[in-house]
Amino acid sequence: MVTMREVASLAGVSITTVSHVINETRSVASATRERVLKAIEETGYTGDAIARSLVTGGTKSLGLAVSLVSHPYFAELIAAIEGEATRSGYTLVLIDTRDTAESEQAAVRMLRSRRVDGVLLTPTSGSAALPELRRLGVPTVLVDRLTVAKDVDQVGPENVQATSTLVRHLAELGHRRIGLVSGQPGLATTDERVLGYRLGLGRAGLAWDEDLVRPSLEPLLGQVSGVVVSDHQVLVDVLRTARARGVRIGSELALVTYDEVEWAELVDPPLTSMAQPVEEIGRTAVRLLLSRIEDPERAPETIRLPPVLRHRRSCGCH
Amino acid sequence: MVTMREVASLAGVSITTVSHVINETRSVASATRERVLKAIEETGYTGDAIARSLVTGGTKSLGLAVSLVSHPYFAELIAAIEGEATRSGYTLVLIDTRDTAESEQAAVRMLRSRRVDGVLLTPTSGSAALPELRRLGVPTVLVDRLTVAKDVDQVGPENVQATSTLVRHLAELGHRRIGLVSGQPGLATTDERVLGYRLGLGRAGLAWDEDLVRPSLEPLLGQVSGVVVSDHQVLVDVLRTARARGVRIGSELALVTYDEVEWAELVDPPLTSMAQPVEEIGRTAVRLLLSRIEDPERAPETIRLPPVLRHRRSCGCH
DNA sequence: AGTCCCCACGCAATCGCTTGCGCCAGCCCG
DNA sequence: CGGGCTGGCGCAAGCGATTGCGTGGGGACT
Repeated sequence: MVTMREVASLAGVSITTVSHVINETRSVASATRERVLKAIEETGYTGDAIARSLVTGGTKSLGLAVSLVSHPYFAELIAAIEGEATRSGYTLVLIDTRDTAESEQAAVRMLRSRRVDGVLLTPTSGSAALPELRRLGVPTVLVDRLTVAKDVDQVGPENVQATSTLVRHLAELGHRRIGLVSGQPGLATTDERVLGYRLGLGRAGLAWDEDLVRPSLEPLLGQVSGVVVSDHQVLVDVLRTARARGVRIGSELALVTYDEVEWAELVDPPLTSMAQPVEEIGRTAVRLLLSRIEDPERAPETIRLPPVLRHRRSCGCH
Repeated sequence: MVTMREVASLAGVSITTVSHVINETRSVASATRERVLKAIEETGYTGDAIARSLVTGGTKSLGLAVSLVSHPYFAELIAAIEGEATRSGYTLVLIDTRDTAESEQAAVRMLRSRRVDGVLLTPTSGSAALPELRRLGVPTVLVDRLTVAKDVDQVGPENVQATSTLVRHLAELGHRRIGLVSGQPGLATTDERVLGYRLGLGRAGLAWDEDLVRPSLEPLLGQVSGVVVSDHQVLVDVLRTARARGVRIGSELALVTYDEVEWAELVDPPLTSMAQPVEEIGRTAVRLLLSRIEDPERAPETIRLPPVLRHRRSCGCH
């Protein structure tokens, strides 16, 4: 490792000057500056983030604590987050929460000991890590899965109106019995979508029937003429079930779903879906976190980004 | 931040002793140890990885420099890598190479200044980062995309035999004109698959025709009765084209493809595919890297893990 | 010619930890 | 009863940067 000291002696100045040249933190005679820059060039000096962090307190790194377990669109989300972070000069420290409270706890402790400047968190249900982060005053923003709390920064998809829109679309096509295949219980996202489902039913003048909200398609078959699918994971399951039971999507069973998958147009019929603004969620989350790091006193914000409907044919339209 | 000094004074010992208790690096009277542990407990001390790294030189972190651009199975790969790294007490620093030489260069410099103990790299074509890493003596292992170099650790899928197997499967079904829709040019993976394709043709007693290797399905239509698809990305494109052209996969055009996608059974017909051992590749890569970190002099290894054939119906079988 | 300023730069403390040395006290042994 | 050993701990020197304070030298102004 080439240190600052070596650069300094090569340039014939003190490390103080080298430091100031690098950080542009005080004026240096241009002749001197040139010498220093040349020395840096020659030695291939890259600086030592570790040493710098020790004295500055900051690390220019963000912790990304998410649940990696095959969350399909997380790849895209992570890419968006990485892009925005890098653009702002921050590095990402990635850690899997495994969707369990203990792992999450361990993950957060890890990040803390690594002194990340802020944390992007996809909270597990019943997360103990969040309070801890708040107590320690670590800048945090919640991504994707939101909580009802108003005192924390968070960004995720708008769920209520969007789900309502899906339901109403089916209702407008004449469906009277509309089911909801819901996602993982206990998540705020799931609850919100159920809420949106009720709202949509109400707006369409349809009655709510709790038997029509199920975690899988099976019990809904024969009971409904249309279904709203709450997320990618259940979607795969639903399509599999439909195929196994010989139910024809589109004609026999109208289907609208959350999550835009890349194969939406490759199945028959193509899927009408609510595409979440994944990329934007990622970017926004990072921006929100950086602004929080900059001003820890800023009032917390909750940002909900609206999904967009990709209208295809599984809903029965042509 | 609660420092070691605070823990020490609370326990009534020197920081030296606290350090030794934490790292178990010399014996401490059990009564004393208890007091220290209690103090740690009470203060919620987590240690400061930054400070520790500054003196030890190591960071217990690995750099993961990959191309994030919607590489579908990278989510899975990253998850596997993260899991293995965490299990071994290492943290991941994630950075996108964006598949360009400059980004890759910047990424590697970044990782270096962050003093990661090792780097997992998916090299861009024409990567300048690799030589630099070698020159600096940074432990590195190449993942997924391999090079012909023998002097570097690398782990990825076996391509030649696997592709040959795909070709021969089609040949055994009676196809005489078999095309290859190849992936991104310039990648070793692509070359190897082309090679495997030739090998397969040869073994099946078929002639090689360079016109039958194309980056898209379009020019192959009408020319072949069966195709091998080289990766996930082109697969989507191929299926789209087939659909647009009204070509029936399975009956009119036999298709076998690389990459097992989660929707393989949801399209019609279900896809016969070569499933890459993604998880195993990830785990193996981390292990290899850790062993290299431990023993920098060990002879470099190239590990190729065999994909497994998932036989479904797009190949025309039933 | 003397005073004052300001520009360029260096000294040295500091961040929180690890670790080579060394000190002290108690015990065993001759 | 003295010397040597050993177990239990503390001192203090770094690790490689940042940064408040100080110093010297060269105009500009009175």
